Amino acid sequence: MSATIQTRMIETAGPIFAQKGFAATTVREICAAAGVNQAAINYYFGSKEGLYKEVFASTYSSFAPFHYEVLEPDWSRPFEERFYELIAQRTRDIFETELIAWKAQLIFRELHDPTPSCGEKLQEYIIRDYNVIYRYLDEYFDPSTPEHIRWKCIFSMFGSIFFYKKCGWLLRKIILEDMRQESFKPEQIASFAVQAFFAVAAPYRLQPPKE
Amino acid sequence: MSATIQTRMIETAGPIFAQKGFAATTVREICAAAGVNQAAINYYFGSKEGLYKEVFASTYSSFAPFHYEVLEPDWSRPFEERFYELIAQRTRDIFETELIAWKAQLIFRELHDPTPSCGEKLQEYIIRDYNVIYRYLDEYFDPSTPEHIRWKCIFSMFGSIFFYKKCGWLLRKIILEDMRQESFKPEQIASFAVQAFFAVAAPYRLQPPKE
DNA sequence: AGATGTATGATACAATTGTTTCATCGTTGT
DNA sequence: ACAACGATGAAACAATTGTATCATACATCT
Repeated sequence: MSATIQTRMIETAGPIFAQKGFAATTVREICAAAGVNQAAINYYFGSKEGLYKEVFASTYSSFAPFHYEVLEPDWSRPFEERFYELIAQRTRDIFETELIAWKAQLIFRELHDPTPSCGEKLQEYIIRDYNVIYRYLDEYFDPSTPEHIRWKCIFSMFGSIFFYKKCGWLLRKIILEDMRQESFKPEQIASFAVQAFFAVAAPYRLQPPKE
Repeated sequence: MSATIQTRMIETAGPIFAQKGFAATTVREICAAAGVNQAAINYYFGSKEGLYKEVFASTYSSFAPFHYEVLEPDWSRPFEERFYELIAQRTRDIFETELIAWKAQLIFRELHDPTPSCGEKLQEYIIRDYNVIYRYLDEYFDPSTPEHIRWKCIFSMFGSIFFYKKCGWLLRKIILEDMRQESFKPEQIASFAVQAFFAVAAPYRLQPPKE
């Protein structure tokens, strides 16, 4: 078993909250799964909501949100290449193995249906992250590019990627297993989305490459 | 008030279910809003789930899902133009005034988090609709176009449109009111999405226009 | 070793849920 | 006019929920 009861409870509750949502998850379920007494949830976290807050905070911070701050531009490689790698990594995170896939699921849940307790915190993070990528794209866009164009390019790209995550079951119904395995890997989804991004963003490019 | 109690209950429950989801909505709330007795819900619909099923069925059928079947190709106008109108209309439906916006919300809820009672029905509808638009695009795509490319083009377009719907609050936080009013009208969102669609689909076009 | 304070377990509690009951009202058919 | 049946209302029911209680086990420190 894990170290402390707290961490064990958080780790156990995470995937459950992610799968069923806050309201549909019962404290008994979590405690049973974690192998602890019901009282523990109130003893350690005050309430169900307190536990959820901790779960969410822990999830978000460990999910490696957009850390574009640390991404020092590497001028030796074309922007397109670097940008793709960035998005591909992000897409991989979202679709990655069961180990962390539930984290994306939990965050998406808050993104689509904000909870009063975590809504503001998520807003803060998400908005910050989007602004980071917005600034990151200053390297690409011509300064005269209207703001709404930049945002539309960004939303278009992420929207299409998120669609695969949230509507995974739909994909599974429409696209046969073989094709999914072969053509819908995270890298390919990211590649297509980035391709679409550059297709619409091209007219606003800062300057043509000097090759 | 409306005609029968049944219809009144369905009409009242619709927006509530859409806003809060099935689990978070209580029968008392619905009955109070509809001005009927609690017993009515079980008397007329058997159970809360029974009511929800009716609500969903009524919502979906009245939401005018993709009726591409009736769309006879109008060869006198370019495909791009007709396709844009199609998507623009669909986008308008999704974002339209409060009158029917909740319908999209309810359907999106099922799309992202299928309910056992309506999941299969929704699947059936959605898959049918997606296949209709897939076939509709036969007019555009070269026959050699790989299937997964076609699907990616479709998903990319709808994904980005859906993003605006599901993450409306995010948009409201990031984009200032003025810009939203001016540059994020449904038609503009649709236009951008369609533009992105054609940008990535162009290499697979059946044949260049003969102008 | 013994006392003190924290951690844990079993259970109880109050509130809320969906559902049911049953009496009463109103309409309809004869 | 009256019987019969469906519709409605108020209250109760059983189940489930999150939370609180309280006794006890355990560890730590003098």
